[in-house]
Amino acid sequence: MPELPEVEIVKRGLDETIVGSEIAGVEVRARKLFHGNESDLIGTKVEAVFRHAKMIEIDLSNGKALLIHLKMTGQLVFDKKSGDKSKRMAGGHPSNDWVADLPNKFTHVIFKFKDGGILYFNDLRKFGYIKVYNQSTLKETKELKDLGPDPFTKELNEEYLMRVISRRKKVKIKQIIMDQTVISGVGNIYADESLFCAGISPLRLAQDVKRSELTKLIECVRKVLKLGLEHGGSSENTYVNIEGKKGEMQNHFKIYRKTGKACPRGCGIVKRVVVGGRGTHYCPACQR
DNA sequence: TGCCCCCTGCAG
DNA sequence: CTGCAGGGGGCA
Repeated sequence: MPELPEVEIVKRGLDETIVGSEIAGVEVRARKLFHGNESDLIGTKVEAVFRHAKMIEIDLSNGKALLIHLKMTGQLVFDKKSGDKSKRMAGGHPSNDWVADLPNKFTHVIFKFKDGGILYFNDLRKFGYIKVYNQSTLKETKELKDLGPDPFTKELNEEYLMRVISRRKKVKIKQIIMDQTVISGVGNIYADESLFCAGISPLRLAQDVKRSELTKLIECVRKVLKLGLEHGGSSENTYVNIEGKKGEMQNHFKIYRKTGKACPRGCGIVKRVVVGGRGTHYCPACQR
């Protein structure tokens, strides 16, 4: 699920909960999702947490690092103290039953900390993963080595995008901004929202998008991601933060999953098409 | 550059 | 029941 804003929120949640804590035990329930040896983690302290695109890096005191990808339905939920569910659920959403009682059938890895905290890695569809790497070689792993710039850095600019596009003749603009080797962290929802914001059709060939439009698009990507962060991420489906609570961004979507509804600009009806195998929503009237 | 697939659940 | 879902790897 998680795109940049959601993963960033989880990353910040980990900063506040597990940094400085010592791992006392690791329970792997689903081998498929855990690549490495649990024994490498026991007795180490969590030193720092980083986000790379939609992935989370957790650095441990022995030089190892965990690389976590939540893919579509992964969750990292922290319980301060086993047995005290009241705090986590206070203000939680009753509709989100499946994090109400952890661990549950979707809990695949459990980290127990010496201070009593417990971190649950849940994933309904089991697409996510946790991999154990060495910090020293993490940047060279296949997961991280080809990532494009973070959208909030100055490396993302019109010149950069024009250079990328000049090498990718037949690609649609939506595919460009969703490509993790071009921009880190933009996924399907924020791509649709960004293109709506910029008034650009997702179906446009990237090479036909003018420089001024790329400028606008970059602004929109940043604006939309920032809005997602401000609203605590989007929980259209299973996303929750470290406390198991949903975000509110889904209540602020302008175009994503608004098929058949009136365009917020009042000019047309939102249409759904498929681009790069992903459901794509746009207004044919104001996105050209 | 485009499918199919990993997996499970839910809406229509 | 069919189709679809915040991702992305592997294959032709």
